[in-house]
Amino acid sequence: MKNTTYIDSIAEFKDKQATISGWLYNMRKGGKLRFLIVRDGTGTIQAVVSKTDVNEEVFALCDELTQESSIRVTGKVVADERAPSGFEMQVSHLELVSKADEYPISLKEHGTDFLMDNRHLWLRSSRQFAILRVRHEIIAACRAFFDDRGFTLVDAPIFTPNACEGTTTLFETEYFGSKAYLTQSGQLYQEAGALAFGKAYCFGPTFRAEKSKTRRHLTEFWMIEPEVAFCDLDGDMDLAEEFLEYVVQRVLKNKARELATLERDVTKLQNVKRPFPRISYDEAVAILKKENVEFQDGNDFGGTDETVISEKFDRPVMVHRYPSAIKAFYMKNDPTDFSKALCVDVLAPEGYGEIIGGGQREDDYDTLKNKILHHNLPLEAFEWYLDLRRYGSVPHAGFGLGIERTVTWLCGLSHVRETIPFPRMMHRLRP
RNA sequence: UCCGGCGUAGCUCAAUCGGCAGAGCGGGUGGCUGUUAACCACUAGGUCGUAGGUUCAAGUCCUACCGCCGGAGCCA
Repeated sequence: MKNTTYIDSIAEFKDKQATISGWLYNMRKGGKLRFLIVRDGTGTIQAVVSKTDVNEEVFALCDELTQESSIRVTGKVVADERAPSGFEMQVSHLELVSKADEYPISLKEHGTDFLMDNRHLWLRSSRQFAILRVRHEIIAACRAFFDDRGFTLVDAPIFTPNACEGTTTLFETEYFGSKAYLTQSGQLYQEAGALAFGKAYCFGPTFRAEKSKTRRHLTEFWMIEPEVAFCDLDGDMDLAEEFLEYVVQRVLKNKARELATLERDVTKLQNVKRPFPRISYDEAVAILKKENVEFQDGNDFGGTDETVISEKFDRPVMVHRYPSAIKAFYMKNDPTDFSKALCVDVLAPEGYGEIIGGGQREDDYDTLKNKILHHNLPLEAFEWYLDLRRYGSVPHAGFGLGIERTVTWLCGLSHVRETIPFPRMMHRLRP
């Protein structure tokens, strides 16, 4: 609309008139003063209405306003040290656009379940606002990183005819009379992308029907998955650490205000610079043994195992060469130790766990075909995938980064559910 | 699926050994010229998750069920 100023650029209007279009976040009353806290989607500002400065209708209108009513306020922008943003508005005119019904979310404490029932409104609160702005920055940084390095976006399908890895539980849906599944990874399709475009990535939602009820799980989450032709495990790890350093440092630079709102200790994030420590699975197991953690050699790491390992380092740690028995069929075996896979997991610091999983893919036709058969997967469903080894196979590698876990880590949150606008969990389909 | 925890006002919670169902916030009314989750006074607001049972008496004890939470497993 015409003549609207956004709060994040209010400094340009110091000692001048401006009009802000937004919503009433909160109001405090004095006898002849009204303090309107107005938010407009770019920030919040205090608008002061003094009975001596405005006509009676405007002052009376203040007392009509309810929390989250939409309004337009006009007045002089003045610097004030008491204001969090450094500026406040001395109101000369106030217009009510739409009066809000009694708003369910007060500024006091609420329970998570109640807030999630009102997620469509909760998004307006300052914490959620800050988290989703960090999410936006992370996604923008991910795309910019790959775009700037010659990667081509080759998005993978969401409907798939079969389970990618044949392990996790998938959501099943009806597809014109036959079964289809919602994808759990764009990984296999991305390999086709890499062999066509050299460097490719996809970014989209993925789905897991596991009945997980933990702070780290969603049934629908977003993943960015690069894949590179003529790349081995070492090159994959080089890419992953350069990528993470870029994303974290960019968020620190561009979203400092949001991180401050979240009271994030950014000193922990400033350490996220190359090189990251690289340890083998066997070395990671040795750490657990030294810390007297009960652990069965050959198993995958649990949540607490990952925390113990990551706490040994001040930045993300890359754990490579897990036993191939506990990894997906498409992982290439280590030629120097056939029991290990050429894979890597990146564990975030501070106990935030696995945020990246990836590795070098099996590029030999016969070996891959045997692995598919050994995993009891339907060969005919993977004929196209085997074609990638039949027609000009090359060493290639890639990884997947979970967006929500990354947001959780960078924001310092205790649960992934606040890192996506409308989370989908086992007991959460609405709103 | 297994293990553990929780269901009381619109919201967040309290209620001692089984003995009159309460507070703060939010709503309403009024007051206050610098408030920062403002404050002060007054006020309305209840199927104590559901169904049984024990008891003179149940929010409280017992049984079943429902709902939710997060830990394991699985993973990003």
